[in-house]
Amino acid sequence: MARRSTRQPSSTDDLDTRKAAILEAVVREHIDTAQPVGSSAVAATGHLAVSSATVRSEMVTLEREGYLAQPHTSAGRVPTDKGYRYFVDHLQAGVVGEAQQQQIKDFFANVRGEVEDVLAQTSTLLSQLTSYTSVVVGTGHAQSAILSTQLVSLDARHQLLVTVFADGSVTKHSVLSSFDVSHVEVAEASRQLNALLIGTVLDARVQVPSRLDHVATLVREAVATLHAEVPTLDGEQVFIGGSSKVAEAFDGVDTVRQVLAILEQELLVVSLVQDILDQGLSVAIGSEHGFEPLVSCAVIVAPVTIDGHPSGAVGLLGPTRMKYSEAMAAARAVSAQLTHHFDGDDRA
Amino acid sequence: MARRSTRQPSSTDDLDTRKAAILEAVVREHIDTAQPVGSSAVAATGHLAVSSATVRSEMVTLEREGYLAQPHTSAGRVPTDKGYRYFVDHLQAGVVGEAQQQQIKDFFANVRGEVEDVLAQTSTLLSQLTSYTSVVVGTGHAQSAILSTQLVSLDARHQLLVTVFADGSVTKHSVLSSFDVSHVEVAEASRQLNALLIGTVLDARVQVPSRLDHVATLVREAVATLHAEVPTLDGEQVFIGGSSKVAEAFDGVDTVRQVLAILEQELLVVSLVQDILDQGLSVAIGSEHGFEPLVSCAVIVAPVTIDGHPSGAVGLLGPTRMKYSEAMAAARAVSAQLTHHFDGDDRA
DNA sequence: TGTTAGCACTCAATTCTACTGAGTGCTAAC
DNA sequence: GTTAGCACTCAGTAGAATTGAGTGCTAACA
Repeated sequence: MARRSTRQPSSTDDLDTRKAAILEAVVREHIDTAQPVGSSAVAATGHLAVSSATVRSEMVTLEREGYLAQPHTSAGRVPTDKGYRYFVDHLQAGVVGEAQQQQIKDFFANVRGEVEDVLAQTSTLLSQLTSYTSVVVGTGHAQSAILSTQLVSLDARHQLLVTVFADGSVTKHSVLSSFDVSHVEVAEASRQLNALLIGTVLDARVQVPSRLDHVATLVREAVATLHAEVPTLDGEQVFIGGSSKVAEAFDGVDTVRQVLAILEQELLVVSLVQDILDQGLSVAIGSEHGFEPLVSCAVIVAPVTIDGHPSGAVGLLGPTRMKYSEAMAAARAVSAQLTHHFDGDDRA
Repeated sequence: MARRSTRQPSSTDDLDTRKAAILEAVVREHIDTAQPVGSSAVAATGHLAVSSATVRSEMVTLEREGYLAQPHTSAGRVPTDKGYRYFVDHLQAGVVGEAQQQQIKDFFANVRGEVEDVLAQTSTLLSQLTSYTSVVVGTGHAQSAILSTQLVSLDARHQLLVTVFADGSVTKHSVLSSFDVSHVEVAEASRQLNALLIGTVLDARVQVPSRLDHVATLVREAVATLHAEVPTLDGEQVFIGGSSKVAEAFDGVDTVRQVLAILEQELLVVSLVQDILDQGLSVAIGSEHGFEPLVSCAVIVAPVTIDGHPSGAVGLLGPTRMKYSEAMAAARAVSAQLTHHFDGDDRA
């Protein structure tokens, strides 16, 4: 049960049962209706046998303590980020519905294709399951050993370095040489590259030949090109599904535009997801992720592991008033299945 | 100057100079303001020395002939798809502004990385230049000869078939064998695959070995896996840039959602662009592309060729009241530069 | 014959008003 | 501590009046 340690350090983060029940009712109702929730509506839920007046006075407290807010004097209450946080940490508990469970099962039973395809389709699945925009992140191959490299000649000046990693990923890098290279030379360079690189990881130091002949130069250039990838987000893959859901989930064209603009910058999305995971959170609500343009969003993440070590994540992005229970359950179910899928019998 | 031959076959598609001038004024103004344009606004442009009354009577004709429409009785006129079409075919003429020309130049001077990266970045560029959503399509490698294949062993049962094509594209395919395979066998299979496939195109028939030993089986499976790709859109690549612009360009959350949903289905986008190109058009306005959900959109396309043969396209998607001149000019400029880029000195 | 000024007419959009009602905070009684 | 009662607030709505942009028509004009 992750919790923010920063922000509101003074609050004890504990509510008596009744306050909690009222908060829960407000959150539930507001998620449902998108409207401010009044004291009488809470009293009418029947979960607590008190009058609206009592609810009202409790609400004043809840508001003072920062769990609720009032859009204007004569309106009901709306949960704050802190209110949602309490709800998520203490109150909600979701399971995936029968039908959805089945849908997930069917999906993973039938899905085929390369890892990338599976991830992309998973993203679509998750978005369909929840009606929120989904993000699937696959970590790069920086820590994966190189299984094989091959230098292929496109023409006299252009070679293509194709590298296969132990995790099954493949990269290609163009190598432009400043002199004409024969097929024989390319083949020899390819052989040397294999000898040099097989078994190493991307950021390992390797001993490149210092000679000045064509082959050695080619080898040096190839290694340099390959290693140039390391500093950038190496081979991180992002798959975003259901970006059209953004238009449904948020009102206000401006918010929609802003969120979409963020989603376009995939690096941002990756680091956002990574940040949240690093904090040990599974949900970041509103301002919690400290990412200004997304204050009106909540982000749910669930890690995916392969053979025990972290190798990606699935995420969901929705409005702060999203259906946490369902969405979190779906994210967890999918991430578990995904983990299972890649751990399991076939890697294809 | 492409023109639709279907639809409105009765119309002569010719307007006298004054009508044309009025239509032009209406289109220009409406693109600018997004509001219906009145007769006095047209008269006030100064481009024609007549009173608003005269403009009015001409507008009645233009409306009767289908170039203009009136949202309601006491409003100005708005161009119809046909009106825009006339405008595009006869009236607009755009050049790319200094600054933009420079931006394009700078971009292509500095861009580096693999083809995919270039295309993705180009898509972003085009979207930034025009403030519309851009689509960059790269055709597949179906017609490209295979330069090299390599079978790499991930573990005893899993192999990865990596194929390099003459156009510089690389594919990977998982091959799952039903028996354990040794490294030696994989190496031998890899050698045979090379012998078999190098120089062929994807949909070519190749003579696979019919023997039943491990190596032969492996070879058969690998070839089958590779060839299974042909029927689908083989290696078509789509890069969509600036989907957030959708939220700006269209009003009405519903339209935004619909357009975004279309953009998510990349196959649809590819076939849309392809359709328009096949019709010899460079712009499809509203209902012209016959694609119901996009009736409020206009799509601009410009082909990209490599070494003379068509190998992709750049496109822009905006509202029917988009800035055709600028957008078309930008699309043309970028497609030309892209063509040049890939024809030119370096392929990287 | 084509053009234009003038005018009555239409109708969306705006403004204003009054009103409604959901919801509050406070208080006094239980 | 709880609750009924009440005065108060204020967004939202509905209706009426007004505005004004724009039209179509007609009659006069070059």
